[in-house]
Amino acid sequence: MAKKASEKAYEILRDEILDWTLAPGTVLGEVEQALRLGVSRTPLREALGRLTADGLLTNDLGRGLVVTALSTKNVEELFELRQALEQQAARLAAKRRDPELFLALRDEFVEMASARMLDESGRQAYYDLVRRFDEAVDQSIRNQYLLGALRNLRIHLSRLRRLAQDNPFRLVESASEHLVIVSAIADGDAELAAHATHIHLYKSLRYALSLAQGDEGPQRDSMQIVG
Amino acid sequence: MAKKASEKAYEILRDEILDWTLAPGTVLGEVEQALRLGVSRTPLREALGRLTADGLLTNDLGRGLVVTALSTKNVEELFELRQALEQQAARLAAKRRDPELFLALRDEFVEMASARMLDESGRQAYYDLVRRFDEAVDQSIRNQYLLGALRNLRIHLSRLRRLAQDNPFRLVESASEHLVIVSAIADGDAELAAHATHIHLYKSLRYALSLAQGDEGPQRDSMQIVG
DNA sequence: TTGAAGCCCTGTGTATACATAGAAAGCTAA
DNA sequence: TTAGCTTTCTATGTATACACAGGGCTTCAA
Repeated sequence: MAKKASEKAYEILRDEILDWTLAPGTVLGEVEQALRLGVSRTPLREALGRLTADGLLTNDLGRGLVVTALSTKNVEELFELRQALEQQAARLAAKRRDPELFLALRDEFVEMASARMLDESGRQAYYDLVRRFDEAVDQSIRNQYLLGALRNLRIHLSRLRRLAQDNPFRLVESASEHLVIVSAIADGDAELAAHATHIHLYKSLRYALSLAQGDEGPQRDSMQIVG
Repeated sequence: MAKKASEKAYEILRDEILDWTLAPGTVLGEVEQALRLGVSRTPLREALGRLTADGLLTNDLGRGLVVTALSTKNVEELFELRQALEQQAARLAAKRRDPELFLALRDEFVEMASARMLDESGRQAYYDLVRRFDEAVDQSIRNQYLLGALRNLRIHLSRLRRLAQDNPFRLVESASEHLVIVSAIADGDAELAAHATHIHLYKSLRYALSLAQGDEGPQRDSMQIVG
């Protein structure tokens, strides 16, 4: 048994919201969810409180706690915050980085940017590399407040993964964009790192929105994109 | 009686942390605080959870929940986040503002920048003006995520007010810095607004740190500045 | 048939009792 | 005297019972 029931409830509910098992608009009653997750109302309420603070739930007065929506407008707002946070993170990382660490990552991105990435394992390797790059940036910035804001941002961003659709061409493009960022950080060029981040986010957003626009398939409604 | 005991407990504890009644390092036990505030442990725990999410408390494993510290290093980190968020806010406000609103505010800052501001009522009027300016920016940015991040940031910033010391010369200087920002927003010049914000924050931080450094008075220890 | 009023019912908010783990203190033995 | 073990105590974590409010449904009257 895991140590804390509230932690367990939080993780289950968070994951279910992030992978769209609990779709936007779903109302979460306390007794109902406590029963379903096999915990009592007290730790469940703590979990719901944390999810509300995260912005994954909202207290729709009269209806109770509902899973927040993710319209295209929300995605654009999210990217406006992301731009502010990640550009600053890139700047600080460039100033405070361990050069060795980012030179090693650069070499890996060089390979990725030239690789075909058409098969599943190639994609997995790329996602893993991006994850390690993010961790390297997190460690390098040495700023607890910025780090906290980034973590909260990423919770929301991970809800967009459902849109990603693993387009190999976009991934190669993304790899070459990351290559500029990681090189700039390795070189300690803060402004270059910030601007490269700006470009990467601009292209990522354009791509995500083009998917949302073009998506006229059966999942369209369940995605709640196209606001 | 106020509707919710948890809300009451949250507000009391938050205010006490922000005005340093509860100094950094103070350990908050559940039964102890519940007794003191006249609520039961259940709503108190909810309040403590929110304060922890805000970053005002930290779960120092073994010691319980303690009020977080605010060293000079923390202040510098806070301003690195502030720079990212407020520059972006200034940019977005410049793009989406209602020109009338910011032109009116500009006129008020013009007066403030030339006023002497030596008496208490003058200072109060200035703080009120800055507050209304912040509200105008909040309304103009039209971004719930950035707004949420700004609100969380301001919770921490308000802990620094104890340092402010109401220096009239600094306030006049601050007014003229704000004047550039508000003019840029009124003109719809996003980059100018961002850069003017950058400068304002740079000078504010320098000033705050100079106070912390130079403060050799009796309050020095209780401030926990000079990390 | 429709509107209004009252009652019930469901859900949240709060208090409290119980479980349990970790720390501190005391006791015993070397 | 000190090290190690046990015991106790205090704190948090959890469950549950009770209070109360808001909404919906039913019922009665016009």
